Amino acid sequence: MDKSVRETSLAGRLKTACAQCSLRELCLPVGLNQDEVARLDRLVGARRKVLRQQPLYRAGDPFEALYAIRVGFFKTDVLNEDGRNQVTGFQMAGEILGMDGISSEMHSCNAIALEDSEVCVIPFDQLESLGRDIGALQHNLHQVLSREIVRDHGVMMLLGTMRAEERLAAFLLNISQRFTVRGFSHAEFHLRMTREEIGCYLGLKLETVSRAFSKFQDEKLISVQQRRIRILDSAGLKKALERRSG
Amino acid sequence: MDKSVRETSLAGRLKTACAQCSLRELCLPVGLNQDEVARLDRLVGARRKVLRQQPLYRAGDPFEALYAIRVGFFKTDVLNEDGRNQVTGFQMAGEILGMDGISSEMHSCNAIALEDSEVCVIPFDQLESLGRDIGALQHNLHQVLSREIVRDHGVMMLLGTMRAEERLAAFLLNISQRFTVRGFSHAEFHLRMTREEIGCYLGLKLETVSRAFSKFQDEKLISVQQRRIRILDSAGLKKALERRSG
DNA sequence: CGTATCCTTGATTCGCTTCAACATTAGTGG
DNA sequence: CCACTAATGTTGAAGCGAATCAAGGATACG
Repeated sequence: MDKSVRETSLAGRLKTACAQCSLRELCLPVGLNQDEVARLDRLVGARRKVLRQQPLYRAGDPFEALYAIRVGFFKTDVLNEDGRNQVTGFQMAGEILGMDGISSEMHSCNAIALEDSEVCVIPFDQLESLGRDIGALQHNLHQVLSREIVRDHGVMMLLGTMRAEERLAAFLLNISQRFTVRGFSHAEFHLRMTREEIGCYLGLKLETVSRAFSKFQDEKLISVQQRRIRILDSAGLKKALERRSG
Repeated sequence: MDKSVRETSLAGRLKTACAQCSLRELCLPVGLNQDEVARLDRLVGARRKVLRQQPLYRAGDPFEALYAIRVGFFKTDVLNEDGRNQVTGFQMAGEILGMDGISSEMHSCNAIALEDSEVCVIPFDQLESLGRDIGALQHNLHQVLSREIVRDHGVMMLLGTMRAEERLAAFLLNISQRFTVRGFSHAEFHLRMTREEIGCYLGLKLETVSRAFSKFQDEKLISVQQRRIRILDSAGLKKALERRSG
């Protein structure tokens, strides 16, 4: 009992407890009461720092935990036998990494930090165990997993049906929207990834991505200075998303 | 107590109980003991028949249950505002449908039967509840959700990096493999979907799909008679999957 | 037997990739 | 601090693969 008190105060000292975390409402604790958050907190044993360009985990690593991003920016990608590479997503603070590993006890993709980052390590067997006690936590986990499935469907739509410029517009609006939710400017941000990584996500070559950026700039939809992006005409970008031909 | 006996015998009469189901090992009951399977069985209230071309659910429908396919064949697709359509998957017996609905209490895609089908209806709140009692069931659910995420990554790889013929080869090998697991011939099967639906899944136009079929037939990799497919050279098909250029 | 749906094949067009050259920025060591 | 180098980004020209447009053939169904 006083062990729990000690741990809570330790967490408080590090300012890393879920209860104090600004990302609480985006993350697993959403909707839990104070006591439940405290129990989740005790479970989140360690925070882990991951330096830029370093992997949080790699395909083939044994699956042990989910990771909640506290600060930073990641990409996930899959590599197949013949060297093909596909970026499956870019993840920012408050989002959960590692769900690919649950099905086979082994990670099937790589998670690479695109800037110096920090994650909360959530041992999965303990999370399942606590989920059996706390229905709301269990349901949150299910929602996080399902949300990822729905997001993936959106990426399939993008890759399967959209033109290059439509893909980039969708990408920019998505990034912008997610920054907004996190309290950052929706109009100005800097991309953490290279043109090649964007292309690899959007199913395009880096030259095509670069051309699309230039086109949008010519059309005064955005201004681009390397990775510094300013959205000048968000309605125009949304229009660029719409299918041109009938 | 005798209520459970009565229900078990009822289930036995209908030959639809999980315990008797040939798909047990592919489905949610995998790894559960007899008693646990019986409890899951009691939860699976109704079986539901879905006629060819009819929806099991539609985007926007309230989410209430997951569905385990007993017999039949489905496609799932998403439709966006400007009329674009993307088939996100084809599902066969033993696979689970409906996971897209968990995140928002509402389905985000359509599930359409491609032949007369039957599903087990698994009310989701009850499944969560039983999962809190039966750790193995809870874990199975998590694995099913994660497997879907990993599958989606494979589709992204396909859509993002592969050429038309590579996509079709991957598709055929995937279908073949899943039929094999279910005890059907890996070499001969008939497709339940049109060329257009295949194209819509693979991010190609139906003419391109048709041409790729013809090409494979010319190369003696497969024989095609409408939807009747015979794989003549599975190793050759796997080769067609490999990137041609360096 | 007639009609609608689905499929195949050919010719042409278009969008993205490929190849290439160069510009810019970031990082490193003298 | 600057020179040097590697990494990243931009832009142009040519080539190629899939889409589009079009016509005809096969199959299923009432």
